[in-house]
Amino acid sequence: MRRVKKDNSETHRTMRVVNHIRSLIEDGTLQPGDRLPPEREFAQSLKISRASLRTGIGYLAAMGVMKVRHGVGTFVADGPPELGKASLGLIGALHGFQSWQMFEARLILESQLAALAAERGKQEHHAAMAEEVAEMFASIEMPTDYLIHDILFHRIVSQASGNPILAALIETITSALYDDRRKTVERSTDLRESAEMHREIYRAIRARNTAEARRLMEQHLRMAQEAQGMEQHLERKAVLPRAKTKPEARTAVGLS
Amino acid sequence: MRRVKKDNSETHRTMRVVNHIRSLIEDGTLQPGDRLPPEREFAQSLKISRASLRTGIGYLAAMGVMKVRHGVGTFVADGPPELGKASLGLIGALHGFQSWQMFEARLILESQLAALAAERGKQEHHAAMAEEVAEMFASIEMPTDYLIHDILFHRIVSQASGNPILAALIETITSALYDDRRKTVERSTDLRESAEMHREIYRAIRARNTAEARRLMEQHLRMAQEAQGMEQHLERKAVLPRAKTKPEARTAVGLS
DNA sequence: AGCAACCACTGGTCAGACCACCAGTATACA
DNA sequence: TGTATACTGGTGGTCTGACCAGTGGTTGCT
Repeated sequence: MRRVKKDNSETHRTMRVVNHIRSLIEDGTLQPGDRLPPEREFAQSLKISRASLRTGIGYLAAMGVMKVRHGVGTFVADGPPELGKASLGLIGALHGFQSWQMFEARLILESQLAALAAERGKQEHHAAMAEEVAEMFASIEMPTDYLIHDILFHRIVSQASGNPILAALIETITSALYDDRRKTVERSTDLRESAEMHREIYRAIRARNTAEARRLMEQHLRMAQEAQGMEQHLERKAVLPRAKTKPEARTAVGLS
Repeated sequence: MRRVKKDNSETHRTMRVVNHIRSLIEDGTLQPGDRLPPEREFAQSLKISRASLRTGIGYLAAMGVMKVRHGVGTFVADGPPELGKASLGLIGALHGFQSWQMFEARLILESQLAALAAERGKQEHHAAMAEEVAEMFASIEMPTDYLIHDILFHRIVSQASGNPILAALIETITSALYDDRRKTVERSTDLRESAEMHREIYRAIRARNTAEARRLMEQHLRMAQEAQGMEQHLERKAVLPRAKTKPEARTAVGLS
C-alpha cells in the first residue's frame, strides 16, 4: 500500500510566501510603494519561520517586485517596471549573447517604440522630452551628465509609447548596455551631433510623424552603436596592460 | 574624526555569492547543466554560512540562471534562456498590464522576428518548421496537442531569427500568455485555418521573403488575438458561477 | 534475477541569537 | 537658541547547529 503523497498545500514555503504576496498585490491590498510588515511579525502571521519568509521575499526582490532596504523595511517596487534587469547580464554570459544582438534588439524595439510614441504621445511627454533635449545641449561638455539625460529621454519615449510592457523590455536591455556605455562615454566626441539627433526625434514625435520618428530613431541608434564600438576600441587599447581573468571571455556582453 | 566606512568588500554576502558564481560562468568553469558543489561544502569554501549561500543561490534561481532540485543538487540552467519568466505575471499585476498590450508587444516582436528568420533561417530551421506544421495538421482535432506544436513552431522561428535575446523576450511574453491560452484552446474552432496560416508563414520564411513573412505573421497574430478574445468571452459566460476572490481584478493580465 | 528495505547525500525548514544599518529623539555644547 | 553629537528602538542581514524531507544508489532477502 502506497503512502498517499502529502498534500503539501502550496509545496515549498517559498511559493506560499510568493503566492500570498501576489494575491495581496492582485486584490489591491498592496500597492506600489507600500511597506510590508516587519519580517518577524509577518513570518509569525504566515505561520512560517523567518528564514523561509526571507527566502520568498528574496525571490520577489530578485525579480524586482520588492525592494528591501536594510534597517528600514521591505517595500513594493514603485519605480518603472523592470523585467529581470540584473538577469540579462548573467544570462547573457551564460548563453553567450553578443553585443550586436543587444544592439539589434534595442534597435528593433526602440524604433518601433518611437513610432508608437509619435502616434500616442501626449503633451506632457512632449514637454518632458523637450526638457531633456535642452539639458543635453546644456551638458555637451560633461559626458557623464549628458548620458543621464540621454537615458531619461529614451525612457520618456518609452512611456509615451503607451505600452509599459515594451517599455519594460527596453529598460531591461538598456540597463545592461548602460554599464558599458558609462565606461566609454568619457571618450566620446560629437555629443553635439547626438543632441541634434535627439532634437530631431523629438520634433518628429511631436509632429506625430510616425514614419519619420521610426527612421530617425533607427538612424540614431545605428550611429550610437558605431560610435560606442569605436570608443570601446580606444578603451581596449588604453587599458590593454591590465589583463585580468581571461579577457577574451569579455567578448560576450556579460561583462560586469 | 570620522570613522572610515568599512570596506565591506562586495557588501552583502548575497552579492558575493552571485558575483562569484557569475565569474565562474564567465570564465567557463561553470557550463549550462553543470552542478554546483553541495551547499555545506560550497559555503565553507566561500567562507560564509550556508544560510547566506542559499540566499545567493535563491537569487540566481529566481532569475532562472540556476535550477535547484531538492535531494539532488543545484544546477546551472541549460534550457532556452528565459528573462524573468515568472516575473511578468507579477509585475503585470503590479503595474496593471493590459491584455492588449501583451498582444501588441508580441505582435511587434514576433513579426519582426519572422522577418529576421526569413533573412537568416538555415535549412535545419526550415526542416523543423515543416515538421511542426505537419504535426499541426495532424492534430487539428486535438486542441491541446495542437497548441504544443503551435508553440514549438513559434519557438523555432525565434531560433531561426539568429537573435537569442529577442527570442528570450518573446519567450517571456508568450509564456505569460500561454496559461490563458491553454484554458481557452479547448473551445477553439477553425484550427485548420490556423494551421494553413502557419504553413504560409513557413513558406514565406523558406523563400526568404522577409516582407511577406512579416506580413503573414502579423496577420496571423491579429487573428489569433481576435479568436482568443472570443474564446475568452465564451469562457467567462460558461464559468460565470464560480466567482472566487474578486474576479474583476482579473481584467489585468496577472492572472495565475 | 527481481524486488523491497535501507542508507547516505542533497536541499528545505526551523529556532534563536547576535550584527549592521537607519531614522528619529534626546542630550550636550557653543 | 541653534547645531552637532550620542543614544536608542526598530528593521533587515548573518550566523550557528539542529532536524525534516526528497533522491537515488546499495544492500540483502527471496
